[in-house]
Amino acid sequence: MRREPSILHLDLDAFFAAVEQRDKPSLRGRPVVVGGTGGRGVVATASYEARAFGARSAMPTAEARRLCPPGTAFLGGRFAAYRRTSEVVMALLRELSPLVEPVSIDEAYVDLAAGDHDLSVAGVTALATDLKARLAVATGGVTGSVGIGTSKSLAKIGSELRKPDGLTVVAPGQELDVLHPLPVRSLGGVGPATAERLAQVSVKTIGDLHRLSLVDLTSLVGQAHGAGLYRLARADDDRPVITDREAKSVSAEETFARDLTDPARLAAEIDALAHRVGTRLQRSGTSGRTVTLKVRRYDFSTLTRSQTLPHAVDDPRQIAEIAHRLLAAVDRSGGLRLLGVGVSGLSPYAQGDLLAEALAPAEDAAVEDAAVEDAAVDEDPEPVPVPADPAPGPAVVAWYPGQDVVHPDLGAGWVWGSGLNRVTVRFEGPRTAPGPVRTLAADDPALQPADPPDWTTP
DNA sequence: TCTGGGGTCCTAGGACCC
DNA sequence: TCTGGGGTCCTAGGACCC
Repeated sequence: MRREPSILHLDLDAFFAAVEQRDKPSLRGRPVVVGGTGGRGVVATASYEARAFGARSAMPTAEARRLCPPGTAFLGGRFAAYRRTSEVVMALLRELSPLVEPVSIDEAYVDLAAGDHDLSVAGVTALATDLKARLAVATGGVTGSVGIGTSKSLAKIGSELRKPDGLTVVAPGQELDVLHPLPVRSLGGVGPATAERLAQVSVKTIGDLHRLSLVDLTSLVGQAHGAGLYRLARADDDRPVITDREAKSVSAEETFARDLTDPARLAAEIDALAHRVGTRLQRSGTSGRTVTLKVRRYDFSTLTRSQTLPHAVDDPRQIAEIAHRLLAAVDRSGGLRLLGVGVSGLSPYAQGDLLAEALAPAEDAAVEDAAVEDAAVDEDPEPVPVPADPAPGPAVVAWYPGQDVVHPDLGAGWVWGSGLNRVTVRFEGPRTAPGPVRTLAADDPALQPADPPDWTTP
């Protein structure tokens, strides 16, 4: 908590619907619902006119159709238009301070202390009033709600208090008076599950929360979460405004109009998702070591399967290969409702960066130890030649993770990772069961590429 | 015609290492 | 000859946010 109300939070009102009403005058004053319009769509934004009939974000669009009267507009969304408008707004905020943290396309924090401003309550009130007026002009009528306080949590709560087109300044010293009557759900990080746990010990408001001891709170909701809520209930929040944070993962997923069982369709969907993820990674100049497959079954049960590779990948083919393998080990009977593919463990350098590979030989070393042990057990008379340092000269072999290979003695397998002059192969027994891992010389003539398995058959 | 898509953070168990 | 104990990595799931 700071001494002055220097943190501003801006939340654009019913943003997607507001842009639609701005661009199409016939929609003004009418209920507008933006979101998925297919059978399995959900509402992204409902205009205030639609909210009057009960339409809400995250509600199935089918339900919103039942609630809203004839004449309600159901729109699929025009994200390029939303993005352009959002950029106009973010640019306005950057005129106030260099410290702007976009939380999402329609929300941001600003640290006013990094600008040249009068940080009295009267000063920031005038600043916010002026900002709202300029916002409406610059966006052609989109409005926003502003909260200002001594911390991020107070500013965020302030912007929620009077919507739409609201302005709330929480004066220093008034934080607990504002917080304590509010329901615990007002705090960031308290969702349905946490609220239910707290309700079971009769904690409904932030004031109730304030009366819980740290020990009781952490035993109730966990160490990190409990400690965080303990501080938030006391308005003890000094989190900084962060202008740009590095992405930690990149993913794509798709819910199908109808559950899929056809292996060829599933395989094609994996390829398409991997392509979206890979191209986004490549555009941002990153790659990641962990590939995750997400599966939602016909009954909405959801599971993830992941695999961490010795090297980072960004190639759609390689990501797809890993994902195919992960999917092959999942029970698909009854049909799949959703598939997702993600890459995490991101590193800032791109795949194939030889310098980075040379600097990071640690994972390979661990694998080599395992391979040497295996070789001893098998009485392999020929120890695998593994130089301590990468040999000089160009890398000539193009093994890639997920690639299928075959070896006359070791059987069928697939590339788990490859270094400058080594290739690590996981040899399989049954199709997806993890078999032994062997490290071979990358130019071992016995090791040959193989036709990939046919993922289109069950 | 129930329940999107893109993220972040935390927890917990097992493997492995020193 | 009762069962160590941290630390890190990996995997899976869950809660939460917009």
